[in-house]
Amino acid sequence: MRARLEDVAKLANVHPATASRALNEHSRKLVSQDTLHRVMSAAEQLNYLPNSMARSLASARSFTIGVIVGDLTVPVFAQLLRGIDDVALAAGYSTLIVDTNNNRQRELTHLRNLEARRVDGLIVTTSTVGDPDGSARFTKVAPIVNLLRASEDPSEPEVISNDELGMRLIIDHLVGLGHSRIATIVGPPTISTALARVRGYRTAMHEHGLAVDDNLITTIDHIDAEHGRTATAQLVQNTNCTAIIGFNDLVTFGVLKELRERGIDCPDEISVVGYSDVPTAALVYPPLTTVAVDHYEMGAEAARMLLDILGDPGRHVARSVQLPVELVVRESTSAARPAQSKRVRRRAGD
Amino acid sequence: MRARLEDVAKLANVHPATASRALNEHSRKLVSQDTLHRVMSAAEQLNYLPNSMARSLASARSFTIGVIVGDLTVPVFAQLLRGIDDVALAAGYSTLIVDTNNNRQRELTHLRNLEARRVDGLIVTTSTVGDPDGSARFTKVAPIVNLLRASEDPSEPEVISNDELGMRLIIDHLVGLGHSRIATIVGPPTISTALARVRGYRTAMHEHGLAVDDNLITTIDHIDAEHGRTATAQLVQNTNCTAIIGFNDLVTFGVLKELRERGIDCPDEISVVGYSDVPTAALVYPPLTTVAVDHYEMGAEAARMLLDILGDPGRHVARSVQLPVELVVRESTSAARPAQSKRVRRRAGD
DNA sequence: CTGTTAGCGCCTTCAA
DNA sequence: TTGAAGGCGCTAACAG
Repeated sequence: MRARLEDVAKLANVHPATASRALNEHSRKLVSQDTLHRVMSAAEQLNYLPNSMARSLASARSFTIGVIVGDLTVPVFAQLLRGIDDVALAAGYSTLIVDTNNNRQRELTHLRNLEARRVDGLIVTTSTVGDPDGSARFTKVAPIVNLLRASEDPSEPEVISNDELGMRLIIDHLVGLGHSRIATIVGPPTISTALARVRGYRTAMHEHGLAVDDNLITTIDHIDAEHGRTATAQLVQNTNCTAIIGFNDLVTFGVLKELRERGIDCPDEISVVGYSDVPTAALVYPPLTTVAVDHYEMGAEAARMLLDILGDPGRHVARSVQLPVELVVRESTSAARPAQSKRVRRRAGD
Repeated sequence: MRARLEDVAKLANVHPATASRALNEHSRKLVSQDTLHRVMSAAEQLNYLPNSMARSLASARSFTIGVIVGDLTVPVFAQLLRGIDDVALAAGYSTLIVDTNNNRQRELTHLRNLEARRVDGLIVTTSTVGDPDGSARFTKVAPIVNLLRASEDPSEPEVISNDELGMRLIIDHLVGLGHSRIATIVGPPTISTALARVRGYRTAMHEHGLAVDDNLITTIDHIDAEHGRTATAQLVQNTNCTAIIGFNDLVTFGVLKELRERGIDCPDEISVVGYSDVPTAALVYPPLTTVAVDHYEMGAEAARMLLDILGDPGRHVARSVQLPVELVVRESTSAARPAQSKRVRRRAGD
């Protein structure tokens, strides 16, 4: 819209400064009912839309929060972003989404951009454990909230899901079905989530009095279906596991594929569990038993936390929110069978 | 960074205006080698990062392009965005991604935001055929390029893929396998892609001398797996089709699921074809025969087109780019069988 | 080639 | 409660 603050002021017969006060939530109370009304209707009449650059330049705040995402292709990020966006928008903030494609160079470039744009805060989903500069490169730009991945620095706020609980739920479920040789495929130790999962796995196994054979824990360094396949091949060859837990649903699709190509029936011979509950998890065959995480809520929570911090820069109190998770049992898990019945395939309906 | 242009200028012993000229690509040639060098090293020394708001305010350009996406959950958008981002970034532009969640109210809210932020241009992926105000609500904000969905207004630039070719490739493939009763599930007619697909379907069928029974064309109004399932149920009950073409891979996952639940083997009894070639298409069972579209390139092309327009606002010549597609044959399609062998299931390896 | 002079549109003291 | 004045940091004419 072409109309400027000055035009609105003129039409309302007030000084631009007054119009500004009337137009802005936080200063509205400094203005009389009458002029407030006049200014508002003038603004509406002229279809006035403030120039956010001028606003930002004058007020030294961009009303923008940057969101750093490692790979937008992963469906959970869309949910996260939705949650962030909803609360940010309601508070008058916009989100600047940055997909680093898990590439450090791209991240740096984008970060410079975010800095040039003077983002007020950052929500980061890509911090990695043991990173040379920690998350210093982010915190230099703006206050940050870690999302989905815990940071090493306990003073940094974070929103994560309860990975240990997730693992416990899975293992309770599998043990309940009679499994004891339970394998798990985990992401690289640079991801805090991977660490927490292993921790949860070990704890839960112990609680059930089950030995933890380290061969049952396979680490992959790229979180994709292909690595899920090779890890599965390894597990099938080197162990006699009766259940495999994938690091996330995508990895687990690779597990299912590898098992099928090897003629190993899921769940009759090997039960399989995913993680995340992406939309396609229910569509593949067999429908995946998996852990559901409320990513929308996680995003919303992260945004709330960041806005809190921005609203009161004084108390950077460490805040750590851990959302619960739940197990969604579908058809990729079933009772463990004695070893000798391996390779005896059965089909539903036969 | 705290340093301002003035600081750089002072350190380099030049006037701020000169520093500005040296710092900006397009005006760099107006400056002597010597001062250029001095300014650059001063900038580096101070770790100078221009304040993009001040820049935008003064130059009346935001160096931002807005990207409107209907549903970020759909994997193809991530690719599209990657392409857009790569060329935009290289040209000094940032992208402001907006996920409308296919909700008109959200779209309007976001659009207002983009307008307040004075985006220089818009890439729109959500235009719908027969929309009350066409794409006027977008064009009022900034120059636009339509991506993925053709606009009704031929004067608007667009980047689409060759849907008719895609359908032809599919049908050639299926006919080559002996199919003649080929069904297709298409999206609502508000989507230009749906229209083009039906057109391609009819044309290709005719070219093969095949009758087009309208029952074979099923329209769904939401593009998701659930609607793919119900459409499949209908097709299976009301027609004796031997092949089903889904509107996209997600819909097609629904097709596969429905067939399986009905005990109909794919591909032995019914061949199935998807569209888009999302990463999971190769992971489901059976691996999906589908049409691959280079979404990254589409995004890149749309961005180039928009930048062209922004660079030379004079010639808003209509540009329409149609990218080719290719068929990826996997295992969800096989030779058609005579009707009487229906329900005789077979398993690989038996 | 470089300095000067004006703003871009808004917010924010400070007085009144 | 409102007006006046100044400036956020930068670019864009226009001189020289």
